Amino acid sequence: MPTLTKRLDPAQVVDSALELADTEGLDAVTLRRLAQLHEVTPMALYRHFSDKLDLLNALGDRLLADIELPEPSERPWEERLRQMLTAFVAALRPHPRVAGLTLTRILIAEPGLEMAERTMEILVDGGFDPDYAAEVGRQSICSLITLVTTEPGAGEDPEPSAREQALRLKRATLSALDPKRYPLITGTADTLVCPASTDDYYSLGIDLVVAGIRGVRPA
Amino acid sequence: MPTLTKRLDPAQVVDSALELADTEGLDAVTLRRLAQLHEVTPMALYRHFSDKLDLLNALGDRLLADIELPEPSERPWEERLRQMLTAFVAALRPHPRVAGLTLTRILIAEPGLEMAERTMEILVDGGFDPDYAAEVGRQSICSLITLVTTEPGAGEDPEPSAREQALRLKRATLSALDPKRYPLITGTADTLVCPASTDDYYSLGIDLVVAGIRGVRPA
DNA sequence: ACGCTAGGTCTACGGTGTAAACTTGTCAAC
DNA sequence: GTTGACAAGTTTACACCGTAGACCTAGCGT
Repeated sequence: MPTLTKRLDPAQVVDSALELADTEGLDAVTLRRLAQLHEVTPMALYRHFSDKLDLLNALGDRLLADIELPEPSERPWEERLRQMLTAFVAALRPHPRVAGLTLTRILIAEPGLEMAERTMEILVDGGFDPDYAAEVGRQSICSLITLVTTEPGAGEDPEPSAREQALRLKRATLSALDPKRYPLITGTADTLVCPASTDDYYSLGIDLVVAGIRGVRPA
Repeated sequence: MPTLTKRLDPAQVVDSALELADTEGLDAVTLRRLAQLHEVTPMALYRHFSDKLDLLNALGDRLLADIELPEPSERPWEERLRQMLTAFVAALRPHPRVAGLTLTRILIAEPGLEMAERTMEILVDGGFDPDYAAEVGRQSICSLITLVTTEPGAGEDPEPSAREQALRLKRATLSALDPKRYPLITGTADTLVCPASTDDYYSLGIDLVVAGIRGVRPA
């Protein structure tokens, strides 16, 4: 039986905030807008979130909760590392416009802590001493978040027609540069504006990070 | 002789915006605030910038203009690459809170284009084909921007006392975790919260990127 | 039965970006 | 010289934002 006519569930609020941000961008996530979606006064949100920042943090935590950690295995450390990083990226990929919110939450939200610990564990297995593993891990994670944040189409989605139009314009601007001065840029304008395949984009990004880690590994 | 009592120089506006952002954060950069600094009405800014976004873009361009490209040399490609990336990071380092604004401007502002072209040139010298160089270069640059953006003290500066206090709190939160569950995190809490040396932080970041590039280099 | 309180509401305030209409020095051309 | 024209600053106004503070009021624990 319904106890109260209006009953706000914070988790649902975060869910609609996520949906809103995914479709209209983070700027569209507004207390008033959110309240309206739940047929409630803006101030009602303050019963569940102390701040707008608090709500945004909850949004970041929400993303981290989607991480599906790979189960432990006996494979070589590099392979496990790649699995871990891939799992992380997979959780963020569906939400490029909010992925940045996880930056400050990894060492706070439980799923982030879990991932951080397991990642460092792998690095230590690989021969890094713990403090070095901490720094390397930190930077690698940041790089991967940026990878998602700066994904080709992260700017706008509306309908694909507008997106396509924007890309066309960018491509044109780049191609219009002086080929004498910028031969490589004009020559690769298409690739620069938008990589051929999103999957390739991500796998290259992960390759770069993994290769970097391997490269700075102590002898 | 002064031609007009009020004469706004866009470059000076951008300069004060930069100063403001450096000391008080990007949120403090407000049209009204900026106008006030130049003893002018907020709307006056619209004679020189079409948008706030336009002004922010100008700020990003301003940062890129600080890049001091290394002069061409015959050294091995890896060394030249490191020089180039180091020069880029050096330009952004003094302004961690605005460094992110360069993300969208590199392929637009002239100094950014120059750097991009030269970087790709180095990569091609190193054996990358141009399109691969484009993707690798793009992601490396993004990683380095993030490196600056997420620099340990990027959050707040006011006086170092407040900053130190915030760090202490973070450290405490991390150390308070269950050491059974998060042995590595609790063990390296100090490092995670703030790397020992800022210079080491940056040189590790650059090392990671360079090593990554070397690692994905085609045979 | 009764007070407490969690979880809503209402009103109001200061701050933000910016659209539209206006004023006013400055200079080029007649 | 006088006269437009125009670039650059002003004024006013608007819609929207986050949020402080005072106010209900339904429902539960004692």
